[in-house]
Amino acid sequence: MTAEPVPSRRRANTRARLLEAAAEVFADKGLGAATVDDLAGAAGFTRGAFYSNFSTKEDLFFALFEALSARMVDSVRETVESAPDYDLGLIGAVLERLRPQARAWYIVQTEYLLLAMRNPEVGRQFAAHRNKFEGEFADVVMAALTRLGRRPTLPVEQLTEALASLYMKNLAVEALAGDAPRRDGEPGRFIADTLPAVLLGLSEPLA
Amino acid sequence: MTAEPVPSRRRANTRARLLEAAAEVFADKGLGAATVDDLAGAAGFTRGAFYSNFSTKEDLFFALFEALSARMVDSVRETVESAPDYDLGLIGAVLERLRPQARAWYIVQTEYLLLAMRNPEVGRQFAAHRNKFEGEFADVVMAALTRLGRRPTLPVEQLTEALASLYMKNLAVEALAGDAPRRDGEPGRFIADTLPAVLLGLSEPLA
DNA sequence: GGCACTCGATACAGTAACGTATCCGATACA
DNA sequence: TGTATCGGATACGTTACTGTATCGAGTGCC
Repeated sequence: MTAEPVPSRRRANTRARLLEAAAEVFADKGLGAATVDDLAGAAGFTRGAFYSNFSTKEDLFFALFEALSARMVDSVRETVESAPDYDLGLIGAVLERLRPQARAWYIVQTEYLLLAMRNPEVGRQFAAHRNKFEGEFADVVMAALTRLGRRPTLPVEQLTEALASLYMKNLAVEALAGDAPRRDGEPGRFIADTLPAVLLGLSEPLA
Repeated sequence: MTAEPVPSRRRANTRARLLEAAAEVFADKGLGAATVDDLAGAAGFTRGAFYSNFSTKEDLFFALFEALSARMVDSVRETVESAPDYDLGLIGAVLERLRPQARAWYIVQTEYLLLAMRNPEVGRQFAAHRNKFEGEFADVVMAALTRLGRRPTLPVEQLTEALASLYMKNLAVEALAGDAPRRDGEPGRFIADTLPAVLLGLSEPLA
């Protein structure tokens, strides 16, 4: 391992601002269309600052993905841990908590997936990431189900995958309906109905 | 309506070759990274031919999406109509039939979705497309379910959405596992197990 | 089989983004 | 407070892609 060059406070701050701005830029323009100038400019810098911190825009993109993933997992964990009790309402609480970050996360995650489908190297990274992510998530699902007095009728990993893919789909549907009028905070019909239905339909009472 | 300028045989052929080549190019490079030169070159033409037939690469992209969608729907319909009888095995037959076109279709569809999330105008087109597509598909699901002697325990549209999103997810998983060794023609564990389970879990016997 | 015209090839200029090399101000440290 | 180093800004040359304008061969038609 090469010794890390000790990042200064100033440098860390610049990186953070670049990362934060990148979420918006990538969400709006996409990895392909976003230019280094867009990314630096959105953070209030010039390209000089960018190249001083990242070697390519893909470099920044991957760093952003890491940061967003970490924030998503933390949000879920926090919500679940601070829940007063476990019932189907927990699903709504989690969705509500994820909502503000959902659009950017969905887009970045999806573009990463496309990249992974095109490049075996990226594909391996992506798969590793997702296994870890879904493993943690499967534990949460299993715990919640147990507290509900139920058990899955198929391997919990598959149930989790099903829930996750439904949630992903819902993110897309919600983002698409962005212009359609809807009451603030309402989690959306599809997910509110379907997620619990699937959760119950693919599980059975314990006893 | 302006009168269509009567496309010559030569012209139609050029368009078709451009469309066919575009599927591969867009799947490999993506809409953003693909250049007009890539697209024309892959079809054996120069940019002159491209600009004579399409005004922008987005133009070609949308045309490709239409073509691929039509082929997907046709494939499903043909498979279902020529099925000896309706049982859970039909799912496998449909998947098998879609398989060769699946990767390109998934990528193009996903990039279209991203475009739709970023541009309200495109978003409306996309939504219209999907409503039509999923409407047709819901009919097929309902018919199949009826012949199986079952009925959905939630609105058939939601069940269809669930199945579709699982299938989409599976497409991604399969494409990612492209390098992993697997027997030819095997439809993949996830989808083979999960799809029927969901179909049964979200429906009940008729009587 | 000759003629007109369509359509794809070629050539050109303009533009935008890239990556680097250099400069200068800010910051840390003594 | 002085000085050395770090980090972001600026300027530059290069490359690659775009879109149009023009040319010439292949095609359909009589």
